[in-house]
Order: sequence, then C-alpha cells, then structure tokens
Amino acid sequence: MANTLKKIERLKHDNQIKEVFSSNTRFIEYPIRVNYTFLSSNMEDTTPIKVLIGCSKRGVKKAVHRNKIKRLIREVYRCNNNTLNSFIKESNAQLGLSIIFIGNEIPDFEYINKKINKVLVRLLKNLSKDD
RNA sequence: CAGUCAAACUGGUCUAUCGCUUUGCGAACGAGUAAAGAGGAAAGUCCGGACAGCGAAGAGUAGCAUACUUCCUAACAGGAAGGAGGCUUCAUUUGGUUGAAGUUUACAGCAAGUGCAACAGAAAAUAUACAGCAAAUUCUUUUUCGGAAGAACUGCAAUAGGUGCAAUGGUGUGGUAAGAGCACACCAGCAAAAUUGGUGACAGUUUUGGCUAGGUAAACCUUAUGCGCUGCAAGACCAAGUAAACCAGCAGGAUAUUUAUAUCAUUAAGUUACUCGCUUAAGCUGGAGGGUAGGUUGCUUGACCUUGUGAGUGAUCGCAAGGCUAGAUAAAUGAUAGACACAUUGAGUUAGCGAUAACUCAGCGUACAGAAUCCGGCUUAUAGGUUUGACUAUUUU
RNA sequence: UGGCCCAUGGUGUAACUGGCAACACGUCUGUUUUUGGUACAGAAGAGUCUAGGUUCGAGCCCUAGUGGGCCAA
Repeated sequence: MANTLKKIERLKHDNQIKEVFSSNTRFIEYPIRVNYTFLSSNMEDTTPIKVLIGCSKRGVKKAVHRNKIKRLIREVYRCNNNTLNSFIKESNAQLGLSIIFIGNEIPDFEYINKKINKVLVRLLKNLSKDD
C-alpha cells in the first residue's frame, strides 16, 4: 500500500475539529501535542484517519517557518502512517487526530522523524489499551 | 587593485526515489496518464483605483486628506521635467562677492485673527517702567563769586544696557541741551505699479512709496482643492426548516367631504457620523420566505506579458506581431539522497622581487522571505553576482 | 481580511498647553529590639520601545519600524 496523504485524509470540518479538541484524550511529546478521538460515524466518508497538522503563531513568528514545519511533519507522518492506518481499519471506526507543534525553534528532518515515530507508537499503545 | 557607502538590475542549476493541488482525457471526487503550479518585495497595510453592495438614493454641518509650477496617469500623498531656498566642495573676490558642480527641502498663508516662548535679560512684541543722557527752571550745599556738585520737575528716544535659539535695518555725515530716518548719501531688504522673457512657478529692468515689516502653522487656525459610506469574511446561487422582518385580506384616533380618499395629531420603527429632510407602521388571520452553519460561485484575459518600432528632454503614450503565465480555503507549490556552480576558512603545490594569482584537498555556508479578489505606487527586509557614482587606504610597474 | 489602542526605575501608575522625568510598593544601608517584624532616618535604581525629522529645546508634535493587546465576522 502506497504512503499517501490526500485531501480527504485531512481534518477540515469545523464540527469535527471541535469534537477532537473537546475530548480529553491527549498527550504531549515535546515539542508536539497530540489530540485524538473517534469521530461520530459518517456514512459517506470512510477514510480511517482524519489528521490535522498545526503550528502556533505564538511560537513561530514567520509564515515561511510555519509552512516549513508543517510540511516536515506532514512528510514524516505520510511515510509512517501505515501500521496505524491498518489498525484503525480493522476496528472499523474513524479516528480524528490533531498534531500541533508547540516549540519555539525550527527543527530539522531527523529530529521530527524521531519524534513523530515515538508519537505514533505511543498513540497505538493508548488505542489498544482503550479497546 | 582592495574596502565602505548609495542607486539600478539579477535573485542558483541538474538527476533519482517518494508525495501534494488544479485542469484536460477517462462513465467516475477511484486507478491511470498528460500539462501547469509562489515574489521582487507575495511582507507592512501607508496611499490610490477597479469591482461589489448600501441610502427611497437629497441638502447642510462636522470630519479627513493634500499644499512652489507644469506635465504624466484610471487615480494618487506616486513619478518626470523645471523654479526657489538651504548645505558642502572647488574656483574667484576687498568682502558669502560672483560662478560652477554635487546634494537636500511636509516649499500656501504669522504684511487676517488668537495663542505660545522655560532659564537668562531692562525689555520676548507692547510700548512703558528700571538703568542711562541732557539745556532751561526751582530748591539745597559749596565757592577762588566765573562757576561746580546733588535733588526735583521736564525733555530724549534707543536696542552696543550685552543676555539669549531669537533683540525692533547697516555704515557715515549733518543736526541738537541731549537725542532720534529728524534730514541726507551709499548699501541691504520690503510693498505697489509698469514693462521684457517664460504655458507657469519665477527671473530681469524701470518708477513710486513708507523707512522696516521679529519667530513659531510638524500651535489653534485661514485660504484653495478633493473625498457619500462599507468592503470579496463584499455580493450572488443551492436543498431543508422556521421568526418580532415581508406580502395579502379584515379592522383602525380627530377633522373634512364625494365613504374611501385627503389633511392633522400621538407613539414607534427604518434611514451612512450628526441635523434637517424622507419612508413606513400600530390589532387579528393566512401566505410566502431571510440570516446563521455547509457547499457552489465571485476567481483570475488583465489599466496583462514579451519582442520590434515611432513620438516626447523625461515620466509616459501610440502602432505591429506573438503569448496565456498559481488559484489554495484548518489553506497545494514539498521531502530525502547525490552531483555541479558560487562565496568563505584552513592546508598544500605552482608562477611572481612583491602585493597577489591559478590549481588541488578538507570544513562550513548559499539571503530576505510564502500568494488568499485584482491592479498602480510608497515603505521596510535582502547572501552572492553585475553595472554606475562618491569616498578612503595601499601595493606594484 | 478590515479596524482600534498601548509601550516611562524591579512592579503598578503620574508628568496639564513642548521648558529640572514624579509617586507608591519593592530593594539596600543605618537606628530601635535578645532576634525577626513594625516604626523612624537615609540611599541607590530610568533618560521614557527603536531610528530619523520639526523645534532654541521633545516622554509629549510628525514619519518609519519593533513588540504587545483588543474588536468585527
């Protein structure tokens, strides 16, 4: 299965975003904060994970740098989301996920790679516990 | 030859793998395939427009902006060319006297009104007081009997009484008791008129006038000119459901009559900041349907770009040929690896008397910065490269 | 996207129409006390967010920037 991240796999709708942020399931793996929840079912849309990637304006001032960070996170997530994807598919639900960068400095690829992998492992563990 | 500053232009290239957005093909929002995909400032949001809506679509006031002239432009607080002033340098002169070059100026009005000016200074705008000068007159003292000194009264008008950022034209002569543009000469400067040149700002010349008019408008203000307000989160459309808002029917205060119209009054609502003005309504029943959330559209062919050519000192404009060049929306234009290019640091080799240059290897680095309706400007940021100008230092021949 | 406001000792605020940057709390030193607090006496600590301009002279006026906050939807 190819590592893709299309428009449909992004978390966009206002209500869904509110749903994700109002739930209490979250953790911080500095400099990344993760919120996640299972979304209420939607018949038309069957993508297993909906992801939102963000970066606060307070920490990083320049728009160029924010763009850069978001692109890095997106790239790493895209390359490593296979196991999570298949896991969710088996449980036949829809996961809403938000990944937000809360650091102050501009990271490089290696750092982000390490962090995101850690995050995904931790997320899997948490989800399997809930089941 | 190097460095610094200023201005203008430019703003890395290629390959592989894995991806993203839009559009075309495709029955298909899937798979596949082809094409395209961020700047000179996309930034700040400081001006000006296009485009769109609002007001029963009017008037006045307030408010805001601009400020030498002419031109350019869709428009501008932008630009071009010029005028005037300031500053610097050089030359020149008895002398900032004259000229040249460069640079710079929010450059209408304080000879409309009002206000302000700490400290210092007699005085900060008003002419008076203080200090000062002085003949005559009166008084006092003294005397060498000529006069002298002091006080009062009176006259004088400055600005050199030396403070201040700033001091009421300057020099000289006459004049007088003492003085004063009081008078005169020369110089500087002002106003008015005429005239010459220029589209004009303005410049030159002549005559007359009164002797002099202080600073500050980035103080209030005055004058002239311009501006209606709000902004693509504007606005339009889509399916579902329903309101204090809309439409229809019935009812409705006083007066008049032609009995459904007019006028008047009360209250309320809507009308861009305000005022006037304008519009509408008041209770009951029924109908039809807005906003908000979501989606679609607005959305990219345009005061467009490239090349050539003509007009103009120039900003700019005309003509011809060719081209289509982002359109996202919790927001695409990316990531990894490698090679080259450029800059810099260190080491080495070669050339050269030398400053240095060329080559090889290694390390580190490659600016500012990311479209959000679209254009024209301005401002600010910017590694390296190229060009031009100014300044500084130094080497070699 | 559009609009509005603010920045002054360590902290919170003043400074009127441009003319010596003030106050409180805090800090430090001394006195009082067996010691600490309280009280009393005194001292230090800014050049007003940054850079230009106007002015004889800017915290104040003008221009540009930096940082922070607020509002509409």
